[in-house]
Amino acid sequence: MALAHAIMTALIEDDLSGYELAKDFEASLGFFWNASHQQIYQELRKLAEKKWLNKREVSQSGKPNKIVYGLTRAGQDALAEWVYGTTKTQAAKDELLIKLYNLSGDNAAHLTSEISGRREQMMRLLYLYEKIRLRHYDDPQTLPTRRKGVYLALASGIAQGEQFLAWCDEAMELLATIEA
Amino acid sequence: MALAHAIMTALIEDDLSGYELAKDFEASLGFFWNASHQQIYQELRKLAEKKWLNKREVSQSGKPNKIVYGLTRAGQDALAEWVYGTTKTQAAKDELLIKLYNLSGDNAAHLTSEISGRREQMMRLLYLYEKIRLRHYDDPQTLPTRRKGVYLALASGIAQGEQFLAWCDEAMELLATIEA
DNA sequence: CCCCTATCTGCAAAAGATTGCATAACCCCA
DNA sequence: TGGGGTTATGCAATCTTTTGCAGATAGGGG
Repeated sequence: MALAHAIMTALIEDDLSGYELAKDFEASLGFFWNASHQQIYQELRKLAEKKWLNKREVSQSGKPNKIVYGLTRAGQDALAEWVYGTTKTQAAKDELLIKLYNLSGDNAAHLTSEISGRREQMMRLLYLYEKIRLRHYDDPQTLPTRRKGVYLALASGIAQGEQFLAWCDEAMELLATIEA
Repeated sequence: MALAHAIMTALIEDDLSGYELAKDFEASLGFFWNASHQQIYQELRKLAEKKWLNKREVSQSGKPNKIVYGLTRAGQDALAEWVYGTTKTQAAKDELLIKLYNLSGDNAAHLTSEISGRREQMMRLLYLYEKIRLRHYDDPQTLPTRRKGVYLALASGIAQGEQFLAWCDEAMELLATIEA
């Protein structure tokens, strides 16, 4: 049920359309919970049926009309209740690490380049994170309560990302010693 | 297809039964790729049908008989080929961080205790990791090639875990400043 | 005018994962 | 003899996620 609650979380401050939510998931909440637009639209329909969200169509000029969703009182309650439940431990799933179990002279160069690609990707992500942090979360102590939570999520992403860069460096160094 | 390849990876050095594989997934490979025994048994059947694994029944005394699977030549080839493919970037999914987006005076204490629970869990895991590292991977430079890869996976787990502990501390500190 | 891109919404099939249940052999201990 | 634990394998239903496709509106550029 976490996707449903992630969507509702995204709707706490603003009402959004499915399209806007999908953008948001790419740029913010999605750092911590991926979802494709197909999943989002389907979940929105279910949530509206359950009366946790309300929907209204908004006419736009210059673009197709959109359907904007907002949290209902029932939705707010369900979300607040969900936060109190116990959280499943994160499911560890990383193909790259499994591939490393298969390390050999033959594939060492390939794995090095995969790691290097991931490293670059992470650099770009960290750049984005840092930009957001500097702009909106520079002084966590003074943030309003809810924003402190968002800050902590961001801080988690940043710390994990930086740790990942360091690991990539160690990995590439060790892989460089392997002969084909 | 990653589960299939994770299973085959576990079978590189030893032939194993479904039950033993499930244990392994709890204690080693599973650090980086979770799977339940139901998933494992089903996947084993599929892999045997594809001829990537062979199976043989082994009689045991004192326990029920077991079905032991081993990599075929075709399986080895498929696995080696898979390593060369491009790796999907890890899907980020962490309920806890989404919950933090919902931080409020009401739930701060609850989230603190969730984080504290996770911290403890991670401490236990790190203890296990360290034990393995000290026993089998103490001097990575001198390991045979494949084991170097396994070491890097382990090192990734350790670094991530340690980073997580530090984050938990920062989070709990900031959460402590929030009033109900 | 036509194509490209962006906005916007969705269906449907397949693959993957979780949950709950079921069964059975065998041991130990009371 | 019966209950509890470990080893051992699996089915079935459901839920979640991915993948591929589809179609409509509208602006801008050539």
